[in-house]
Amino acid sequence: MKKFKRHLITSALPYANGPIHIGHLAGVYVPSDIYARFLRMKGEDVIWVCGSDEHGVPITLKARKEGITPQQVVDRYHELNKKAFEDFGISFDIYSRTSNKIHYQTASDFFLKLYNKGEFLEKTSNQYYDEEAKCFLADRYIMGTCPHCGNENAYGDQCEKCGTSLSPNDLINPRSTVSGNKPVLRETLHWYLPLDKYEPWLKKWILEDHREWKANVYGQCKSWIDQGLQPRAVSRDLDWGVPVPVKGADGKVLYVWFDAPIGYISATRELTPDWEKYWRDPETRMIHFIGKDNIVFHCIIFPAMLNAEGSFILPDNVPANEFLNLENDKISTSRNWAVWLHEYLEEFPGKQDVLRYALCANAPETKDNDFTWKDFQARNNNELVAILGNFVNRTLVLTNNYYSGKVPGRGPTNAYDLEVLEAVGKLKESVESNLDAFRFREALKEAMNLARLGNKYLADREPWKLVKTDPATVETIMNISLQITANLTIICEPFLPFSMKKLREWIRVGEFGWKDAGNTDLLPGGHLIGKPELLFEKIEDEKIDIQIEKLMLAKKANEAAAACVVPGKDTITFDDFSRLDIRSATILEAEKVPKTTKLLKLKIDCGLDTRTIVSGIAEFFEPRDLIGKQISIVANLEPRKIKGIESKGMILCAEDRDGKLVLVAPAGNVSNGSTIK
RNA sequence: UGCGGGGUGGAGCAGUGGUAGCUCGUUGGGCUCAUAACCCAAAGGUCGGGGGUUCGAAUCCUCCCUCCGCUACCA
Repeated sequence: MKKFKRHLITSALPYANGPIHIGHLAGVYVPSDIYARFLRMKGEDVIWVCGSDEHGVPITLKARKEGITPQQVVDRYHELNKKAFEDFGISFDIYSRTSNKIHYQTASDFFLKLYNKGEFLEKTSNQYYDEEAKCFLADRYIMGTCPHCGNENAYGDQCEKCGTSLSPNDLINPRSTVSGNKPVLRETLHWYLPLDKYEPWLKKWILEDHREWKANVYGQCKSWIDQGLQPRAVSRDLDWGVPVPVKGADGKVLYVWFDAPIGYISATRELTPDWEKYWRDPETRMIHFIGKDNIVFHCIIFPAMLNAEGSFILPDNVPANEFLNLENDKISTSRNWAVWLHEYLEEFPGKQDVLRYALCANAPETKDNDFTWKDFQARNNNELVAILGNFVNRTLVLTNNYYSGKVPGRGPTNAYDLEVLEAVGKLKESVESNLDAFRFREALKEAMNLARLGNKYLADREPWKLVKTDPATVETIMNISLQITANLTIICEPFLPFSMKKLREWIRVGEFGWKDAGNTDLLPGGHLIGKPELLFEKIEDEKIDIQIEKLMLAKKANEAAAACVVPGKDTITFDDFSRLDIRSATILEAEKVPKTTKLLKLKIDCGLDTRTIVSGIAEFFEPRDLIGKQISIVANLEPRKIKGIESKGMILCAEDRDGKLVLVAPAGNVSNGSTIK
């Protein structure tokens, strides 16, 4: 591995429209904190930057909804999250924010430099505009009827009912989700970063020069590059963000994904006048810690920006984690399905390390993992308390009992003693190489193995028996146990900083450096240690049950919200109604459309003729069960090709609250083609 | 739909061609310094499913099933 002079660590900027939860922590902030602490202990020159990402449409919408300004929204979450990180021991060198003046300056300059170099394409396009809200609408904020399946609640980028991806112009009867009004098309000018231009360079830089990146990261990059990169717009029509700093760009701001990663640079500038050393010197090793949803921005788009700008270094590695689930369900801010950091800190005071431990031990490094409160409890009670806390406690209690807290000298050692002493050094090496490779889970396990080693050593040597017969040997045993304890304060420090600080106080030592780990003479004979307290306490069932109960309440609240009947639609005239040609019909044939999950091809007799209708109901009905069934259809819907099959009309179904479909049929038998009115 | 990453004993995870491993849990035993903590041992897996390559496959190829991401909020 190349030896670097200094390190620049960045962690994904959390979006400032909600609080921090355990998913953020396990994916990004706990691993990066461990890594930063580890490097600092090694005496490396390292800075670690982060901050709130405060721009983008969702924040403006949240502000609108609550009747406050976007700035008030971001102020609220910036302060909340900054404090929560601090209290949790996340040791950023700076936690900045993208609404800072220095960020506006940095992002503007960055854009201008690319602009002046002629790196951007300028293009006009037609986009939907909400005249009432006076804003252009991002794809996701336009809803309308899906041209494929008739779902009236399809989004501008995708219909969730039939799964087809759409563009806003495909939607029938588009409406703005901001105001509910019909948006109009308006011409607008934007700047595009021509990613296709950087494709050959990216190909070499990632696919050849960074084969060591994690499989999930490398795989996703390869897939993007292989598919061919497209120019991406870097600006948006919005009044919240960094204004595009060129003439004629009124009402336009930099798109969040363009401005957010520049936030790493702004934060560094804010932190130190020496910032250029960290961003421009190839002797600096830059590492981006992110979650898997951010891979393409950090591995493709941001590097392309940096490369186009020309004066900055590129990331050496981007260790992205997968996602953490909570009690078998996706973590979701909007559904309140999360363990919020600020709440945890209040409800489990002084237990930062327990959560740090549980999240690191179960970090989603190679695949999505699940956090459960029972697992959290078990990790605390069976590992932190039983293995680490217990070893420390028995060592310190025995030392106090036998020697009134005075560290005994190490007398003669046997082969087993030497083996144990040697194992300490090996475990240190192992923790170190795992941390170097971003394998935090394995590193933590090895660190805990040091405590396991200690427990086994005590059990094998049984000083409580020997103390009556062979006090000299007991001195050696206790000396070695104390050296292991001192080593724990180093090796566990990156993972459990709060507890190791306590432990150092109890054994009355200062902070060691990482290089001291493996040294088995950290505590000289005669050194006086203090009285121990409990390093970790058992967590009883009641505390866990309260948390589980809290989640169940959130789930119930969600179900209650989902159970609300969808809002009624606008009044229509009788004329509008009578334009619909709804008829009874009978299904003659039914078969699945190959290579689809939801589509059935139906041949039906509707009285007028025998026709084919393709319908997205395959998940709810077996084709053979449908044959012979009488149903209701809209017969005069304009025909449309779906999967190459012409579909003439639409099957009427009632959709239940949970999305289940039920056929709408005449209650008694009628002849096919009977009109329904 | 496509692409990427997953699917391994009760739970959580390692393991990319050569006798299936770790942590926790379970069962039995030992110990009693220690927060009923610690130590030892055992039970428990046809490695998502089918087909193929190979002397040999969890590992390579192929088809399929399934979860997650790319795709609002969001790590």
